[in-house]
Amino acid sequence: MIADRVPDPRLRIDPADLGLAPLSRVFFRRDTIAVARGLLGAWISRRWRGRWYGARIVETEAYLGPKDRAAHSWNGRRTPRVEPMYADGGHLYVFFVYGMHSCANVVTRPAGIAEAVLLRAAEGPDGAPPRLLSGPGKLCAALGITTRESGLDLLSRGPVRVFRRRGRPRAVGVSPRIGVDYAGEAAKWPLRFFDRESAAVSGGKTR
DNA sequence: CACATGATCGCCT
DNA sequence: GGCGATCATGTGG
Repeated sequence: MIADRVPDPRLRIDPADLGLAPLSRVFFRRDTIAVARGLLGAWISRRWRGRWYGARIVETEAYLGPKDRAAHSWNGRRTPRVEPMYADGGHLYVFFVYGMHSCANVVTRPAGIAEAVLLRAAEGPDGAPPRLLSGPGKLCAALGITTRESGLDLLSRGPVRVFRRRGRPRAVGVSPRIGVDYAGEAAKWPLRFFDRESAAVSGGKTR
Protein backbone atom coordinates (compact mmCIF):
# COMPACT_ATOMS: atom_id res chain seq x y z
CA MET A 1 0.00 0.00 0.00
CA ILE A 2 1.34 3.37 -1.01
CA ALA A 3 1.80 6.10 1.57
CA ASP A 4 -1.19 8.00 2.89
CA ARG A 5 -2.48 10.67 0.57
CA VAL A 6 -4.50 12.59 3.14
CA PRO A 7 -2.85 15.91 4.11
CA ASP A 8 -2.20 16.53 7.80
CA PRO A 9 -4.97 18.80 9.12
CA ARG A 10 -2.42 20.87 11.02
CA LEU A 11 -1.16 22.17 7.67
CA ARG A 12 -4.42 23.92 6.79
CA ILE A 13 -3.82 27.33 5.22
CA ASP A 14 -5.72 29.91 3.22
CA PRO A 15 -3.52 31.21 0.39
CA ALA A 16 -5.74 34.26 0.01
CA ASP A 17 -5.41 35.17 3.69
CA LEU A 18 -1.67 34.78 3.49
CA GLY A 19 -1.55 37.03 0.46
CA LEU A 20 0.42 34.50 -1.52
CA ALA A 21 0.88 34.52 -5.30
CA PRO A 22 2.06 31.56 -7.39
CA LEU A 23 5.61 31.43 -8.69
CA SER A 24 5.84 31.91 -12.47
CA ARG A 25 6.88 29.67 -15.32
CA VAL A 26 9.85 31.95 -15.91
CA PHE A 27 10.99 31.40 -12.32
CA PHE A 28 11.11 27.62 -12.76
CA ARG A 29 12.79 27.70 -16.16
CA ARG A 30 15.88 29.39 -14.71
CA ASP A 31 19.17 27.82 -13.72
CA THR A 32 18.48 24.90 -11.37
CA ILE A 33 20.75 26.13 -8.58
CA ALA A 34 19.04 29.52 -8.66
CA VAL A 35 15.67 27.81 -8.38
CA ALA A 36 16.85 25.60 -5.52
CA ARG A 37 17.96 28.70 -3.62
CA GLY A 38 14.93 30.70 -4.68
CA LEU A 39 12.53 28.07 -3.39
CA LEU A 40 13.74 28.52 0.20
CA GLY A 41 10.91 30.37 1.89
CA ALA A 42 8.33 29.56 -0.79
CA TRP A 43 5.12 27.68 0.11
CA ILE A 44 4.43 24.23 -1.30
CA SER A 45 0.67 23.91 -1.27
CA ARG A 46 -1.84 21.13 -1.77
CA ARG A 47 -5.57 21.26 -2.38
CA TRP A 48 -7.54 18.29 -1.15
CA ARG A 49 -11.32 18.08 -1.02
CA GLY A 50 -11.60 21.81 -1.60
CA ARG A 51 -9.29 22.81 1.24
CA TRP A 52 -5.71 24.06 1.13
CA TYR A 53 -2.71 22.75 3.03
CA GLY A 54 0.79 24.15 2.86
CA ALA A 55 4.24 24.55 4.31
CA ARG A 56 7.23 26.86 3.94
CA ILE A 57 10.15 25.20 2.12
CA VAL A 58 13.39 25.30 4.15
CA GLU A 59 15.64 22.71 2.48
CA THR A 60 16.23 21.78 -1.18
CA GLU A 61 18.66 19.92 -3.40
CA ALA A 62 19.54 20.55 -7.05
CA TYR A 63 19.79 17.64 -9.50
CA LEU A 64 21.60 18.56 -12.68
CA GLY A 65 20.50 16.11 -15.37
CA PRO A 66 22.60 13.83 -17.60
CA LYS A 67 25.96 14.99 -16.22
CA ASP A 68 24.88 14.38 -12.62
CA ARG A 69 25.33 10.77 -11.55
CA ALA A 70 22.99 11.31 -8.60
CA ALA A 71 20.11 12.41 -10.83
CA HIS A 72 17.50 9.99 -12.09
CA SER A 73 18.08 11.51 -15.54
CA TRP A 74 21.80 10.71 -15.34
CA ASN A 75 23.32 9.71 -18.67
CA GLY A 76 20.11 10.67 -20.45
CA ARG A 77 18.01 8.02 -18.75
CA ARG A 78 14.43 8.45 -19.90
CA THR A 79 11.85 5.97 -18.63
CA PRO A 80 8.16 6.37 -17.82
CA ARG A 81 8.97 7.09 -14.19
CA VAL A 82 11.45 9.87 -14.99
CA GLU A 83 9.52 11.33 -17.90
CA PRO A 84 8.16 14.32 -15.90
CA MET A 85 11.75 15.52 -15.43
CA TYR A 86 11.81 16.26 -19.17
CA ALA A 87 8.73 18.49 -18.96
CA ASP A 88 8.79 22.29 -18.93
CA GLY A 89 9.93 24.05 -15.77
CA GLY A 90 7.20 24.20 -13.15
CA HIS A 91 6.04 20.59 -13.34
CA LEU A 92 6.08 18.11 -10.47
CA TYR A 93 8.17 14.92 -10.43
CA VAL A 94 7.37 12.48 -7.63
CA PHE A 95 9.12 9.15 -7.16
CA PHE A 96 8.74 6.25 -4.72
CA VAL A 97 11.74 4.84 -2.80
CA TYR A 98 12.61 2.23 -0.20
CA GLY A 99 9.24 0.61 -0.59
CA MET A 100 7.48 3.24 1.49
CA HIS A 101 8.36 6.87 0.80
CA SER A 102 7.46 9.40 -1.87
CA CYS A 103 9.80 12.30 -2.72
CA ALA A 104 8.69 15.46 -4.51
CA ASN A 105 10.72 17.47 -7.00
CA VAL A 106 10.03 20.67 -8.89
CA VAL A 107 11.20 20.43 -12.50
CA THR A 108 13.44 23.27 -13.76
CA ARG A 109 14.74 24.59 -17.11
CA PRO A 110 12.77 24.49 -20.40
CA ALA A 111 11.17 21.27 -21.68
CA GLY A 112 13.68 18.63 -22.75
CA ILE A 113 16.28 19.52 -20.11
CA ALA A 114 15.84 17.01 -17.28
CA GLU A 115 16.87 18.95 -14.18
CA ALA A 116 14.93 19.30 -10.93
CA VAL A 117 14.94 20.43 -7.32
CA LEU A 118 14.15 17.95 -4.56
CA LEU A 119 12.04 19.38 -1.73
CA ARG A 120 13.75 18.03 1.39
CA ALA A 121 12.08 19.84 4.28
CA ALA A 122 9.48 22.44 5.16
CA GLU A 123 7.85 24.15 8.16
CA GLY A 124 4.13 23.95 8.73
CA PRO A 125 1.98 26.94 9.80
CA ASP A 126 1.98 28.07 13.43
CA GLY A 127 0.95 25.21 15.70
CA ALA A 128 2.26 22.38 13.52
CA PRO A 129 5.01 20.18 15.04
CA PRO A 130 8.38 21.65 14.06
CA ARG A 131 9.68 18.45 12.50
CA LEU A 132 6.51 17.24 10.82
CA LEU A 133 8.00 17.82 7.35
CA SER A 134 11.71 17.42 8.17
CA GLY A 135 12.71 15.12 5.33
CA PRO A 136 11.58 14.44 1.74
CA GLY A 137 9.49 11.41 2.68
CA LYS A 138 7.87 13.16 5.64
CA LEU A 139 7.17 16.26 3.55
CA CYS A 140 5.22 14.20 1.01
CA ALA A 141 3.40 12.22 3.67
CA ALA A 142 2.33 15.36 5.56
CA LEU A 143 1.03 17.04 2.40
CA GLY A 144 -0.52 13.88 0.97
CA ILE A 145 1.65 13.90 -2.15
CA THR A 146 2.27 10.57 -3.91
CA THR A 147 3.35 9.36 -7.35
CA ARG A 148 -0.22 9.95 -8.45
CA GLU A 149 0.70 13.64 -8.45
CA SER A 150 3.85 13.10 -10.55
CA GLY A 151 3.70 15.06 -13.80
CA LEU A 152 1.25 17.70 -12.57
CA ASP A 153 1.78 21.25 -13.79
CA LEU A 154 2.22 23.58 -10.80
CA LEU A 155 0.95 26.45 -12.96
CA SER A 156 -2.29 24.95 -14.22
CA ARG A 157 -4.36 26.03 -11.22
CA GLY A 158 -4.36 22.40 -10.13
CA PRO A 159 -4.15 20.70 -6.71
CA VAL A 160 -0.43 21.28 -6.16
CA ARG A 161 1.08 24.76 -6.43
CA VAL A 162 4.06 26.73 -5.18
CA PHE A 163 3.52 30.22 -3.83
CA ARG A 164 6.08 32.99 -3.69
CA ARG A 165 7.95 33.58 -0.46
CA ARG A 166 7.46 36.75 1.48
CA GLY A 167 10.83 36.76 3.24
CA ARG A 168 14.14 35.50 2.01
CA PRO A 169 15.98 33.33 4.60
CA ARG A 170 18.49 35.41 6.52
CA ALA A 171 21.21 32.77 6.27
CA VAL A 172 21.42 30.01 3.68
CA GLY A 173 23.57 26.94 4.35
CA VAL A 174 25.17 24.86 1.60
CA SER A 175 26.40 21.25 1.72
CA PRO A 176 26.73 18.10 -0.37
CA ARG A 177 23.49 16.26 -1.03
CA ILE A 178 22.19 13.58 1.33
CA GLY A 179 22.04 9.89 0.51
CA VAL A 180 23.85 9.90 -2.82
CA ASP A 181 27.17 8.34 -1.81
CA TYR A 182 26.97 6.02 -4.82
CA ALA A 183 27.27 8.98 -7.21
CA GLY A 184 31.08 9.29 -7.29
CA GLU A 185 32.37 12.85 -7.73
CA ALA A 186 28.83 14.20 -7.96
CA ALA A 187 28.23 13.09 -4.37
CA LYS A 188 30.55 15.89 -3.25
CA TRP A 189 28.96 18.70 -5.23
CA PRO A 190 27.56 21.47 -2.97
CA LEU A 191 23.98 21.27 -4.17
CA ARG A 192 22.01 21.13 -0.92
CA PHE A 193 20.59 24.42 0.33
CA PHE A 194 18.85 25.14 3.60
CA ASP A 195 17.59 27.89 5.87
CA ARG A 196 20.08 27.95 8.75
CA GLU A 197 17.48 29.37 11.10
CA SER A 198 14.91 26.63 10.59
CA ALA A 199 14.38 23.84 13.10
CA ALA A 200 12.76 21.74 10.38
CA VAL A 201 15.92 21.11 8.35
CA SER A 202 16.58 17.37 8.03
CA GLY A 203 19.81 15.68 9.07
CA GLY A 204 22.90 17.65 10.10
CA LYS A 205 23.15 21.31 9.22
CA THR A 206 26.92 21.36 8.96
CA ARG A 207 29.57 20.37 6.40
C1' DC B 1 25.59 11.54 20.17
C1' DA B 2 27.01 8.30 16.37
C1' DC B 3 26.24 4.56 13.98
C1' DA B 4 23.49 0.14 12.53
C1' DT B 5 19.46 -2.12 11.02
C1' DG B 6 14.85 -3.47 9.26
C1' DA B 7 10.81 -2.34 6.69
C1' DT B 8 9.08 -2.81 1.93
C1' DC B 9 8.35 -2.60 -3.30
C1' DG B 10 8.60 -0.34 -7.96
C1' DC B 11 11.96 0.17 -11.25
C1' DC B 12 15.75 -0.95 -14.06
C1' DT B 13 19.44 -4.27 -15.54
C1' DG C 1 17.40 -10.18 -8.73
C1' DG C 2 19.38 -5.97 -6.53
C1' DC C 3 18.85 -1.74 -4.79
C1' DG C 4 17.41 2.95 -3.53
C1' DA C 5 17.32 11.29 -3.72
C1' DT C 6 14.17 7.44 3.61
C1' DC C 7 12.68 6.90 8.34
C1' DA C 8 12.10 5.14 13.02
C1' DT C 9 14.04 2.56 16.31
C1' DG C 10 17.63 0.33 18.80
C1' DT C 11 22.28 -0.22 20.54
C1' DG C 12 26.47 1.37 22.66
C1' DG C 13 29.65 5.14 24.30
